[in-house]
Amino acid sequence: MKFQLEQRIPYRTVYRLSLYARALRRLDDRGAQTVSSQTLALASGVKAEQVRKDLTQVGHFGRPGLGYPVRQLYAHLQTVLGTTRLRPVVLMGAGRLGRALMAYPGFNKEGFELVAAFDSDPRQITNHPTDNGTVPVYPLNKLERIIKRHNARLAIVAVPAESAQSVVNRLIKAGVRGILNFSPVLLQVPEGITVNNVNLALELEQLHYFTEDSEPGKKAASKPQRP
Amino acid sequence: MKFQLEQRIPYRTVYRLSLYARALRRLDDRGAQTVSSQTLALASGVKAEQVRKDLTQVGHFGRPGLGYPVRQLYAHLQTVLGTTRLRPVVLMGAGRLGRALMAYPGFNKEGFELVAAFDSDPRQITNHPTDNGTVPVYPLNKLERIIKRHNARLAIVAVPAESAQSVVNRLIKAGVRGILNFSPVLLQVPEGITVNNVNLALELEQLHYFTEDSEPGKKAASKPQRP
DNA sequence: TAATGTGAACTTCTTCACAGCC
DNA sequence: GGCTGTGAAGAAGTTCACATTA
Repeated sequence: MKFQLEQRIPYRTVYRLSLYARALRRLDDRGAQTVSSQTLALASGVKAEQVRKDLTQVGHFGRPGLGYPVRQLYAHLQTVLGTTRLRPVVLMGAGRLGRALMAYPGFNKEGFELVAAFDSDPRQITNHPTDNGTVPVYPLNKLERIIKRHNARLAIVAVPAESAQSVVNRLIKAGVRGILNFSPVLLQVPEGITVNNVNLALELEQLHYFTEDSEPGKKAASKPQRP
Repeated sequence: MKFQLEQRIPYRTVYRLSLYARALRRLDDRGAQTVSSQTLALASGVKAEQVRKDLTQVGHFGRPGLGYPVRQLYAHLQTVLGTTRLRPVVLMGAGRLGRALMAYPGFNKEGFELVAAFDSDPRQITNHPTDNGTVPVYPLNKLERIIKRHNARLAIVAVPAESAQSVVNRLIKAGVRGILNFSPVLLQVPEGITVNNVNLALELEQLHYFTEDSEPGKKAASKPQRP
């Protein structure tokens, strides 16, 4: 028998596991008992072999000839991904992007809760009602206290480029370990802090390149990076 | 002498070239004449070797002992990336996310112009003033006409999950080739159409996984996917 | 001396192909 | 027959190390 207890899961696999979890939830809603790697692959935009490889990383749930047990696998993925309870997130910046993010229903659906937003502009300091309750907006001086109170480890940074680095420094001091960054700047962070950048302009630029059809055969579209 | 005319540039290299272009623009603003791969690497969050490898993909501009000519390289990257003129983009969905995107100054700065937005809800049909002018919002039935008028090849999809696929079908019929998709659904598109997905909840989920510090040594943070 | 360009080594990720189980 | 798990092969991407040139 082979143990692969607590193996570190590869970076891109984690992302795909979330995709599978989403698909499994839909399947469970529809009452499916089992699912094949083939079906899961189709629903997630990857190959069946990839699904099987990924799923063996988290345990051996599949049964040849049958497939994977939908509910059981879903529950297990939730454990692995740490999605079992609501995870608190703070939002930096309550400008237009920030407010759009507060209204985004996807966070709650995937198990995240925007517990607080912060803005340096006093005009933005008001509670902000959303579909899922209300996100209170605070002035920056409350930052440390509230991060501690909620024990938030994740933050979304949606502030102007100029203030991004200083905001991030404060977040890290206050205990934040992961940052989803929308500012078009390269953040300097110490070892052990994870940053995911979302740069919309660069996404478009890349799209544009692979979309140009000037010279035939020159730039065939590649696979999208994130399925 | 070695020609590598019109070689297809790898997927992730394109993304980094945009990063370099951004850094070069700043350097040029500050009056720098030349720049080393080392400096460019530091400004972009990658290794110097990577910068050199990437830059040889687009031509041999570097001079040993000196570095790369800032302005010339910038101009060349613009040509390669097709950033020389303003590229029209249409936006599907004028809800909260859509409106936040209209207000995002980064698009214009990187050479994109949101020429029109569309929404099925009549209440959203009004012109939308932004920092860079006004984005007109139209009802869906104007879609084809306006895409043709502007010859738009790129679209941003910020509509609810239910309508995403049908909107995309229409876009493709109207001539759109590249789609930046914010809806949490797997879009089915024919060969030759490029889709980049931005799924904020999955980004957070991945962050969360690599941020958890329960079992020591278990999940060391990997490098961020997109520098 | 400073810095590029690049083959080779290495790592990471994906696909193939098939043995084995239901 | 249908489907999983996996070793091996392959592809893509990154880093090393050094010859070479300004």
